[in-house]
Amino acid sequence: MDEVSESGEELVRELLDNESPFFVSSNAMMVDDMNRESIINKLISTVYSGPTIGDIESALSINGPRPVVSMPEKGMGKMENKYTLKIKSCGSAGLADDGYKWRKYGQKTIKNSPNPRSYYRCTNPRCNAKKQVERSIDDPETLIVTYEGLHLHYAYSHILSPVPQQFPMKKTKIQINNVSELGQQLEQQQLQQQQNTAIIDVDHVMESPQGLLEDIVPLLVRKPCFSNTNTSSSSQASSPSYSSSLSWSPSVLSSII
DNA sequence: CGTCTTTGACCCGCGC
DNA sequence: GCGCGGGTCAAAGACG
Repeated sequence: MDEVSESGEELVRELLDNESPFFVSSNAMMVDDMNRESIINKLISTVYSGPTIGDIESALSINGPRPVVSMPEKGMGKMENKYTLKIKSCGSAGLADDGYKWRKYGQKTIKNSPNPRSYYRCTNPRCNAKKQVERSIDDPETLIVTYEGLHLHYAYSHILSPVPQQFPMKKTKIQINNVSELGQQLEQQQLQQQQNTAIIDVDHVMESPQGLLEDIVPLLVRKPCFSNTNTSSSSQASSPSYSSSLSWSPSVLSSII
């Protein structure tokens, strides 16, 4: 408990840090103090308690592929949550990345498996999010992704800024670095979905849920296998254009939330 | 030329 | 104590 509240304060500091060079845009603080405080409080409890399995499953079940979510061991050092996703990918097609950068820092061959496991870390030095990606042994179409840590990128851009414009990072080149990694980009997106489900609650509290939800939902529901013959996708897909293909009914949304 | 991936080395925990 | 497996580091290479 203490641990949590402590890291909670840490998170608050991160969130309130006007000088954050990476993620806080100038208008990020437009909510008044009261609101901000309650939002952040909500954020903290939501994020730290994590989405429930039900949340995740219901969110993902809307999707075509049927990811299986298994719950996590909690509390490994700084890691607050750890989730494992199994994602049925559709061939090699997939989305480009979501605009958040991950740096690959290792790859290992796994015993009894022809498939290596890749290790990624969030590029923001203040963010301790990590993920592992590996292809299932028996079903090569299934990706097993383990995501751990709190992804501050996401918290920043979706909680504090009412405008979903950003991916403000340092450079503009936040696109996929490697198209051959589509599968991974794909599941990475799925991972984010979990964060989404955790965070959506908070978005709900915001008065301008529109942009936020529009930003989030496409990630949530879009099928990873939506046609992607031209994989040049990088930049266009990195930020799912909000104007396109949002056939989301509020009922769908509420079922997610 | 800067950035990101690759890849073998290294480290550390765990079971025998 | 030792070997094995998994996780991380870091030098070197690839790529824009």
